[in-house]
Amino acid sequence: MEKIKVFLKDGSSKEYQKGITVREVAEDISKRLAKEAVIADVDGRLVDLDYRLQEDCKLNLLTFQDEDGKDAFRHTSSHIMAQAVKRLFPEAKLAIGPAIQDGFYYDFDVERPFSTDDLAAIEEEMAKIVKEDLPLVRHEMAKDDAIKYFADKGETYKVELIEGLEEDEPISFYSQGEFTDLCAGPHVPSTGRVRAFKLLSVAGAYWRGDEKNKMLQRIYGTSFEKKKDLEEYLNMLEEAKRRDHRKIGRELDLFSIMEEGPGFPFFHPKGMVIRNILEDFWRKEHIKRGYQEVKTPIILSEELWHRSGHWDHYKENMYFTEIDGAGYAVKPMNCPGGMLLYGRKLHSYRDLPQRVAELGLVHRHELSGALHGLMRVRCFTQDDAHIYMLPSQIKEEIIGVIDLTDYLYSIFGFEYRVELSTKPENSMGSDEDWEVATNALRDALEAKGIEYKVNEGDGAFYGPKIDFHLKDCIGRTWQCGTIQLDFQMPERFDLVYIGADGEKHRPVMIHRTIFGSIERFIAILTEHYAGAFPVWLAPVQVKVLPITDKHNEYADQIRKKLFDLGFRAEADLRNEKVGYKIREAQMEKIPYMLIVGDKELQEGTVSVRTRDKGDVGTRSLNEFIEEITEMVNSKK
RNA sequence: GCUGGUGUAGCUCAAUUGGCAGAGCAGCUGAUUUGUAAUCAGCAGGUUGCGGGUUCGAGUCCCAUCACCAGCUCCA
Repeated sequence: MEKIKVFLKDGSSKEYQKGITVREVAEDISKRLAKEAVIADVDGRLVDLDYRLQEDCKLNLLTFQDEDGKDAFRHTSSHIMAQAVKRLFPEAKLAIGPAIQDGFYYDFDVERPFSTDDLAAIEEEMAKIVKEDLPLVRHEMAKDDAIKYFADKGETYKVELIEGLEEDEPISFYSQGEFTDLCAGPHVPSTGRVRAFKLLSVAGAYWRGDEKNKMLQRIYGTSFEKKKDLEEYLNMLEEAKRRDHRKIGRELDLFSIMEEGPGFPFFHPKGMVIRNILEDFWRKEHIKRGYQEVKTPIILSEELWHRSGHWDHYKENMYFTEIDGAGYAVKPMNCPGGMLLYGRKLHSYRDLPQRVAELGLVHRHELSGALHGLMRVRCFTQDDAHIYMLPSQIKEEIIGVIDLTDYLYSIFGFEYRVELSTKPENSMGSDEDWEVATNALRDALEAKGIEYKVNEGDGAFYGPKIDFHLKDCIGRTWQCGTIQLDFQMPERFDLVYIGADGEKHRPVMIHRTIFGSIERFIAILTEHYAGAFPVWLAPVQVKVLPITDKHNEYADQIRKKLFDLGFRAEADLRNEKVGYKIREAQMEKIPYMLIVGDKELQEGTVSVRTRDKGDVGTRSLNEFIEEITEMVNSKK
């Protein structure tokens, strides 16, 4: 019998008979590993445990702890769900059912949408399938046979999928009991492995993600190896709901969105405190880095938007109005106004780069179903900037923006993900310009050693972009910062600078934001801190709580002293027990409570309580002022 | 915009087969003078999102519409 050599993860190797299955190797190595393994990685290819090894190879057994193992586990879970659906609703047509971050889904075409009761019934049927412990068996078919197989079953979506596959490859299927699905695999060995699962929601989703196609019913679910992990995950989702900025925004009285203005947020006094602090901080950091600030009008003539290309590429998202019989548009972006400003006079190459910042209020008509608290609104303030520069300055300027972005995010302790988006279908400009611009962005990212994902065809209509995505409380990510390189606007607006040769030249420009929108950034901050904003951002920093009304005067003196020093301090002079006042201040997530009674009045001290640590003892007012000043300055 | 779901007091939620719209918290008034997460009592608070319809009678059933929620699509 022929032998093959199998190299394992730890570097060791062992000889086996040719044709041995992965499972048999696993059993030979360790009983426990054989039990825990779900799939394996053979020379970089993911395979089932039934896979037969035919030659020398590197073998890595994967468990639920590995990302790929988890995906296979969730993928098998989606097959189990599909099988359950087919048992209960034989007329349902199958679309696709992949593993996703934290779970899986499967799309079905059904006459009647699934109800919550249906989900419960499907879950029950899934439990039966798990109990039946059906082995998942892989087999292959020629393309024509595969099409016939699914056509006979009336699975039109599967037929469409197979028709799109490569001709030469045999097509793989997985069967479990009576259920067979088109699938590249791999899968866990049997349905009995999926012991802990839960169906979470049902929603519409377009076939192949295209809104022109039919809307299918998508069921989302998640699954784990252990019941305990599932419970933990469900608890995490509950906790996430408690952090929702829409809930906290109402509880802490930060902002509201009313029926009279869907997507148009109102900022309350406390929300404005946070907003103004962010803007002040932003302004200071920009001035340090050589930016100038401008403000351009919100309404500008329709003609301008024709010139900028927005009319052709962005009209559906714009609001229009009329003044003295002439057409005007409400700006959806700040750039055209910025272009006009640059173009109003001649610039020397000596003046470049020119960094012009604007906190610009823009309005965009977003689809009603896309609105989401402060995260997705119809009017928002972009912390925009336009940088006009020589072609030779591109890389350095982009790096400057990346550094500033990284610095600002680091203040809040955010982690972020970076994406590079390339030329979309509906775009302006030549392929050559796009290539130069895209390479410039890529070079800057690589010079900084930043990991990024490429989003083909996702750029703005005037240029490619680098996007910075921040996470919200339940792991959804939101685009905030963006750096967009643009050769088109300078062309369209005939922007020039006078070079050393005395001739006119075309500058290159960058559009960029860091917060993205102040509104969205505040939403993410709110969820990030769960409403317990750090002292420098907290709408109220200190609340003075007198024990009885005998101490009101002293309490108010302290409040005034703090207020005069620039702190946001309040005194709760109501006729209530101190426990009641503490409870309220605590729920408002005020970082410091100063409790004053007879003792403090006599000694001229304050008793300090923090929202995180509770009672931290008595000290002089000056000591407290030093402490809070330190906290504000450190921005922690 | 699409699919599904949900709209009752400022907030969180009740209201049986269609049969007098209710509670807690918050608010107001009074009492209480209080030491680290809720003192007690009283008062007030509503054309049940808006508009039609069915019915003797609609929070409840039907139609339409608006908003919100989840997802899709889109995006800062």
